[in-house]
Amino acid sequence: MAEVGCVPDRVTYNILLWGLLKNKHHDTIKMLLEEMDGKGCFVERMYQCLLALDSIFWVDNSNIITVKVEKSPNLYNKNIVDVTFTVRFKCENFGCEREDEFQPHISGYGGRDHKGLTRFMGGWTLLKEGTRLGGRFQNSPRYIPTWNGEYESFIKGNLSTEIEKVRSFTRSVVESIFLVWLHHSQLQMKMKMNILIKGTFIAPSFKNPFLFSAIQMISAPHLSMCQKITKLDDALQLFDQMSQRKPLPSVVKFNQLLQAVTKMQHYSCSIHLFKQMVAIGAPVNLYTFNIVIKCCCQMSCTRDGFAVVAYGFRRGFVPDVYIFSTLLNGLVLEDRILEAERLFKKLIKGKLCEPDVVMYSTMIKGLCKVGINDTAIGLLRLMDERGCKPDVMTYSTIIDSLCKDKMVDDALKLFNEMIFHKGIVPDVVTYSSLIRGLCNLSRWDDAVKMLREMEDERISPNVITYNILVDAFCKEGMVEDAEAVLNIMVERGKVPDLVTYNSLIDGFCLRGETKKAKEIFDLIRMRGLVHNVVTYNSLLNGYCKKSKIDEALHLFHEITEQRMKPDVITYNTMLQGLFRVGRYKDALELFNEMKAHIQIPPGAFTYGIVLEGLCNNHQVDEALSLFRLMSEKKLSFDIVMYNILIDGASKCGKLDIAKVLFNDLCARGLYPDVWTYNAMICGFCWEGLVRESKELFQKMAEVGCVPDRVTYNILLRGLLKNGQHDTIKMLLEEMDGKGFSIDASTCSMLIDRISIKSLDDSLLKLIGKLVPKEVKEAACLESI
DNA sequence: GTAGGGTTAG
Repeated sequence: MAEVGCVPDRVTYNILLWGLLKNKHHDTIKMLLEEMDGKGCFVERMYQCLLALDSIFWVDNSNIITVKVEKSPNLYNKNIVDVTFTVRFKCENFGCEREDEFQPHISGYGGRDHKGLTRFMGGWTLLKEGTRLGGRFQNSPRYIPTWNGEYESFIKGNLSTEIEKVRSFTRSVVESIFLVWLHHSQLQMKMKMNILIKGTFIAPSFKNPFLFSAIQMISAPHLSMCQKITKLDDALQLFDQMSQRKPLPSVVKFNQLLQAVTKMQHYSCSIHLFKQMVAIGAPVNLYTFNIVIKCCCQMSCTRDGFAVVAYGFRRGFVPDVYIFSTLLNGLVLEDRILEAERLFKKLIKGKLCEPDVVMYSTMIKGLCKVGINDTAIGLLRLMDERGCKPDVMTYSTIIDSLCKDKMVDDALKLFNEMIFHKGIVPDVVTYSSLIRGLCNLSRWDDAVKMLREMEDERISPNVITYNILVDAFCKEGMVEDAEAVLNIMVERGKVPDLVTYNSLIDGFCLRGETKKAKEIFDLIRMRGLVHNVVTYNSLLNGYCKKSKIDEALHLFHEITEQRMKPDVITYNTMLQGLFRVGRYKDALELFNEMKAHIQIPPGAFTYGIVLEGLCNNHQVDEALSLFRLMSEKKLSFDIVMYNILIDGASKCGKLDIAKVLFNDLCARGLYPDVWTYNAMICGFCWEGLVRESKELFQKMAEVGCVPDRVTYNILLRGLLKNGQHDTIKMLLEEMDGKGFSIDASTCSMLIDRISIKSLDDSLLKLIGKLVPKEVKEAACLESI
């Protein structure tokens, strides 16, 4: 064929492969596969299956055999049914293995037809008692063989004969699946079925090394792009191979590769590959440009995205609605909503593209992001009027935003409108957002109702839904309930991820149970997951809050040992921890280290921590000099920074400093808030200057700064401390009128004064009204 | 055959 100039193609190779497989010409197959590899020919899926099948016979007794028949991506395509089978055997540590390790499990999933109805659902579950057949495959030509009755001898028998049994059993199971598949593909002509058998064979003493490498080859990316590229290295290797091929592969192949890299979030790598493509003259199209523009946007470089558009334009690629949506999304990601709006309007006015549901949804997301839900809803109405039907994503975006703004009832209204007026079916994301919204408002019953409704609608919660529930429980300190959710999710086949465990760590830390939190921390590693900075920060926070500074420092060093970078939150947490235990010098040292290591200089929040830490450690002068340094550096600071200093100064008995700072506010264009007044009043009381504190209390009301619960408590304690009892009754009555409660220390001071008769016991009734239940319990004051 | 939008943690 080749000699006469007729070049063999993919089909030729596959036919030949089939023949060689059938006749077990294994050595020739290897050569053929290599040749196919060189020419970029794909091994057809069916032959991949056969190769996998064949290799089953070569598995050693000490191996794990996994035959996974996976769901192919067109599960919801018309008239196509994909089947998933899983066969897993563990033959490791033969003889001492538990019986359930030998339980094969085979299951099947069906697809849906064009009406969205399930056409086929069925499968087998091989249980240890025997075989159960289900679904429509009951009339299959051959039953799956059963383990039934053989189990005892299996364990007790001679090792080599038992291995043979495992082998023949495995073989017959896989053969059966195969026959069923063939049978059905012949019987139901209209219903196509795809079956993919993936083999993972870990074989230290593989009896047929050739087939092992053959299997590796068929799962290599360059031979089967249909299989997912999961590693960046594979993608890069594939790119090299592709770019050396003559002629160069099609633009589709390059786009698929570029998209795979992008999906792995290696955005800069994708951009680099695109540049390479341009350099070697590889084919590109609008799809390519869109992928690259998306990468720019995801890296918060939408500017570059626009530049790529301009470059494409020069090469004759006119941007379409996809490109514009990507750019719009980029602006939204960078919080440049005004510019996004401008672009959006310009596109419509200039008729540069007809906005579709994605573009409208993207703009809606932007509006939601800046909290203008009303405008977002307005746009939702507008798109509908203009004949562009919103979909579940459009509605979910707004529903989620309303939930985040605690407007869950409005969200529910929109939710009902979506279902009953628009006939749009909510999905797992819609439900997850609503459940989160309800949980955040502690509307547990409604959240449970929503979860039930979701299950009634046969929408199964995903990992994110479960994580929302886990997190909600943890935030309430109800870690046991969170763990119960975790167990349910595992039972339902969902694998808990890092987010799940991080929430649990937070939950335990909130309750001060750092030991338990550490157990979860270690569990993460045992589950094969890798800690991230969030994990470390959560546990660090727990240690710091409990003043376990040595553990915290140890963990802090571990971050860099694990080749991770502590972030702003890590440093903030550590600083608070060090200040808390009085190690302010170490804290300042760490603060300097932070400035050297963090890319973005520390912001107001960090400075606030340092200032407060110094004040709490009676280092007011140090705090003040840092404060001056801050103003020299033109760091913008607000009233919060002043509040920290005024409070710190007055508590350290440096009222004059506090006064100077307080009087300085006006010149800085800042207005004192409740916190400022509270700090000053506290300072005056501390120094016994009751008249001044009363005056300030009057003044704040005059300037429109409403005294809060804290103000009243501070003033009350100040008056009690200084033996001024005349206005106490009045203040208590005012508090009662405003619905403010008194805190534990104020309460005990009041009771104390009553018991020594310096206060009238007629006040007891009023006090009883003002004491919250927890304080009563804590102070053993149930009697009042 | 290949491209764009919505849900979770410190």
